[in-house]
Amino acid sequence: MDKPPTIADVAKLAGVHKATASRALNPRTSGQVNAATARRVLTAAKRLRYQPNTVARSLSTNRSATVGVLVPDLTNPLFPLVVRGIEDALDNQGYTALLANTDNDPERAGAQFDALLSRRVDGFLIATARREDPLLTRAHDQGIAVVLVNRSTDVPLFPAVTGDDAAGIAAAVEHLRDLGHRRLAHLAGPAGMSTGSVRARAFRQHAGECAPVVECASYTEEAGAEAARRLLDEHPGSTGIVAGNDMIALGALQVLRERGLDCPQDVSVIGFNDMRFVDKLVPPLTTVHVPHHRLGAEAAQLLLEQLDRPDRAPKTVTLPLHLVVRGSTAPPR
Amino acid sequence: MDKPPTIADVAKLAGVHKATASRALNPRTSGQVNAATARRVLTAAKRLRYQPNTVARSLSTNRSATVGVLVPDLTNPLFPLVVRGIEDALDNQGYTALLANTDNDPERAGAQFDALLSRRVDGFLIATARREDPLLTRAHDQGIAVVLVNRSTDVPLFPAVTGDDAAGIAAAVEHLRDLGHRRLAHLAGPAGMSTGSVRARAFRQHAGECAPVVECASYTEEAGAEAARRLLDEHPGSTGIVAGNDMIALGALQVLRERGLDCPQDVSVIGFNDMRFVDKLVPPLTTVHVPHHRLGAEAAQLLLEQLDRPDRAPKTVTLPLHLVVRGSTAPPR
DNA sequence: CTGAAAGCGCTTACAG
DNA sequence: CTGAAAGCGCTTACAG
Repeated sequence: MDKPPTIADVAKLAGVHKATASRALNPRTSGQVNAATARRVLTAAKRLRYQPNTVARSLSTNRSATVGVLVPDLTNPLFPLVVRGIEDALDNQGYTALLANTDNDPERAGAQFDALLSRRVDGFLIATARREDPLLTRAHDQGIAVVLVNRSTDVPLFPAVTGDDAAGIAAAVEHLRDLGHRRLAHLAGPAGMSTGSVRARAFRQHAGECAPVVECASYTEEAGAEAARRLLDEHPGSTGIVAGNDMIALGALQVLRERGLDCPQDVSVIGFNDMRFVDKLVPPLTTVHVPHHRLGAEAAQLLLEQLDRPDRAPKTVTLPLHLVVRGSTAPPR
Repeated sequence: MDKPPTIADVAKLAGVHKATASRALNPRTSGQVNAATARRVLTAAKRLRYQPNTVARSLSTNRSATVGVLVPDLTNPLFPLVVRGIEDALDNQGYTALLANTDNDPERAGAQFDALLSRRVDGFLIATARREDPLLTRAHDQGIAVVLVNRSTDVPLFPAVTGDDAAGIAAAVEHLRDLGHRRLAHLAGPAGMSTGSVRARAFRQHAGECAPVVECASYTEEAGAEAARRLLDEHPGSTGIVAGNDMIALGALQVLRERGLDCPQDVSVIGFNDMRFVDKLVPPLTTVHVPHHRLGAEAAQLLLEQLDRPDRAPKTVTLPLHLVVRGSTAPPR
């Protein structure tokens, strides 16, 4: 219950000045001190079970070894994987993630951002980017280190790690084509996010400008269902649906059931993300697999490099995606 | 890009000493300063967009407004909800969660615990408790504030917020009984965790000492499947299975399919937790709903109270659970 | 009600 | 190679 030992305690026990103890304890500076002295310090530290006070160190170095992570909602099955990837990459380097949920609310995002800033995070990993995002503009103006995850912005302010959305959609369209589908449609994600617009553009490019695209209000099952209803009302002949993501696909599946349409016999459906449990649905969902853990890990890595030597060129990393064919796609009847 | 303003900047602009500025800025001490002066300070702070440096404050107050959260694995669908509950409750009070995954590895748990301690968290929320847990004993000896979430320990060292596991199992058994089942079995979670042992004990109590109980090595689909195979080999007549949790139930469902047994026609299965998407399985899983978000929120609340006035009586909060009847249970044929 | 001072536990130029 | 000192940005008894 008594206070943890400080570096002064270690120094006293080792019979040196605390500056020396500090140098001996820090791997980066331990070369500056006599090997024998260093050893004495290390032993003393071990004896006392000394744990450096990270808070004091941060104040002194102006580095907190902490990064802020902004996600829309941890409860959305994608993000735990991203966050885990981030944490795993950060852990290695002694960094810690400070998580904040924005719930897709720009105001809340701003408040969380400021709170994190007040905790003196060294940088941010942001998974909530919109194509035009005032928060990001502000961060850029203030010279704050940021790496974008999963979504990017129209003008590339920051480095970003995303999946190759266009290639993913291309693979989806090609798969349906190969099965013999000719009447394809896209249930697009919100156009305000890069994932929504990039995927929609890729769909148009590969399926042709005439293929119907209906935009969903959000990446949710409900919005997906609503859009699917509109689609089926206006284009009842559609036999192959490429959904903007898995949640939207779930909504589509639900609407097909509502209308007595069988998937995949009457209509094939492809999702995007390959989130957990979509392989256990009936039918198991054909979808584009996104390596979310790796997305997070690479982004964290990039941010760490960025912090080491700031580099103004916002390089972008695009991770390859692949289609996972399961039961929700089949030849049209 | 220039440094953020400090309290000294605010004080100078307001024409007061920084001690006064500090008092004016802190709601708890602002009563000590003249209202007019206080207003001047607030305006100055606003003009400069002053954000207090939390790190400096922490060093000075010896409080970091930060709590460590230990979960087995964020990627397990239960925990995002728990964590979200924690964060929502913490946010209100200006606290931040520092998350760490232990992957059920005691060594890793210890390392994460120390790392968090080195960041001077004010306390811990721990969802990784084992019934006898050396880490918790150590934390208790060191007088560290801890609240347990979801799982508790055999000897009550700390306050804990858990679901009413026994009542949940009772409801499950009763439901099967009401449907007419007489040959019940339990696929128990690991006995080393309170959830595993409490649920198993409750099952025995309600289903009778002769009802078979097979323990799973872990709360995973694979372990559940393995246990289900053993159960069906030794007790082929079982018609009602109560699983230790939903993942185990998934494993059981898989084994039933393997053996050409229909659920619920041949065998009824009940899960535990009501994790996301189990309502979309075929058949939709009947399961005991656990309010994970609330579990996290209540635990955070309890920890915050604990930090305010340490109270050595480890009070325990038990949240009511209810059975959600879906498609995986039916009368025996 | 306000100021001056000390202190929280580190790190890091600066001397020697 | 090591020590003495200053400083990071706050807070909080202590005087007045």
